[in-house]
Amino acid sequence: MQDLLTIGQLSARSGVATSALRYYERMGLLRADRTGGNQRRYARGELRRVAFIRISQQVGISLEEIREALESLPAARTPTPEDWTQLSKLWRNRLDEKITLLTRLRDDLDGCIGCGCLSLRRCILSNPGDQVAAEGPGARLAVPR
Amino acid sequence: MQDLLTIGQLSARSGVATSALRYYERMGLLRADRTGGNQRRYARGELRRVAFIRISQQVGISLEEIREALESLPAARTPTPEDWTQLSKLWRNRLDEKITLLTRLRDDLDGCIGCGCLSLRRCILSNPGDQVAAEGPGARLAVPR
DNA sequence: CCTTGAGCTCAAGTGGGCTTCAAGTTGCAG
DNA sequence: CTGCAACTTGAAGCCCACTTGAGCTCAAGG
Repeated sequence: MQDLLTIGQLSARSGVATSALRYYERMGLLRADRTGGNQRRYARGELRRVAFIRISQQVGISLEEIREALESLPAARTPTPEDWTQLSKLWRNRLDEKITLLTRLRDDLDGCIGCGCLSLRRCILSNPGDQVAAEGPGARLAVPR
Repeated sequence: MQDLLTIGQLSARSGVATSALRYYERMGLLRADRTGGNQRRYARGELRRVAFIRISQQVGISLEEIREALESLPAARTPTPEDWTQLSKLWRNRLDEKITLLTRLRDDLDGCIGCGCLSLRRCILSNPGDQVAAEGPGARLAVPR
């Protein structure tokens, strides 16, 4: 049982195309050792990184943001507990935000069955009050961006 | 209080650029009436659609998928309760999937503080058993795509 | 009436995230 | 030691989701 994977093996195990894996490496998300003949050899731990990357992507996080998060992870040397606390805190906030957004969207859709309209106003839209009265009455999007 | 919004007003309220709103219309995600002079006038309800679109996008759902979901919504006529049940069911599954993914990722990150490595294997990776033994031992990504 | 800002269309450009292609090299099985 | 699949790089191409620009029209105030 070798503990280094070829790019083909990593691809097979992760379900991610070799071209994408090379791309991730160029973008600084993945690391690989090289053989004498210049072929990539991945440590097993890289599989976890790939998992992290794909899952994060699936919930709408950009490669750049993922890269930033992964930057504070071990790259041969062991990270300090402080590094970890830092990363986890940061990432947790982003994830919590998304989870909240999704849960509200889902619950709102559920609450909408039978009402005949997409009643998102209750939780997704909010009228922050009189400071927007100049633009006239009505709800405004309470979603960033 | 007029009940039709110009594209500029819809943009201001939703935080979405007018160019994006026109794009959404071309893609079939949004509808607008026209004035005699060919300018767009949006019903207030379109704000809800925009909210739905942006939130869905933020959690990694493509415009095409969003369009499909919105297709079963009222476009002047009232949808049947069956339409709603259908849409909500479909969408709920997608959202549940994403929520589960996010929650596991978040909790796993939390569980990782102090251990010195990104221990995602416990929940994100799984070894589905012997049917993959031919490719050698080890975990495989249990994430679609 | 005239100006000015908001809106219109169509076409081209942009950036992210890859995939594909061409042309050459490596590494393992026989 | 040979043959062939798997690997290498670099450049170009592709799809999505917009944005930008040119050149025009519309609508409301002075």
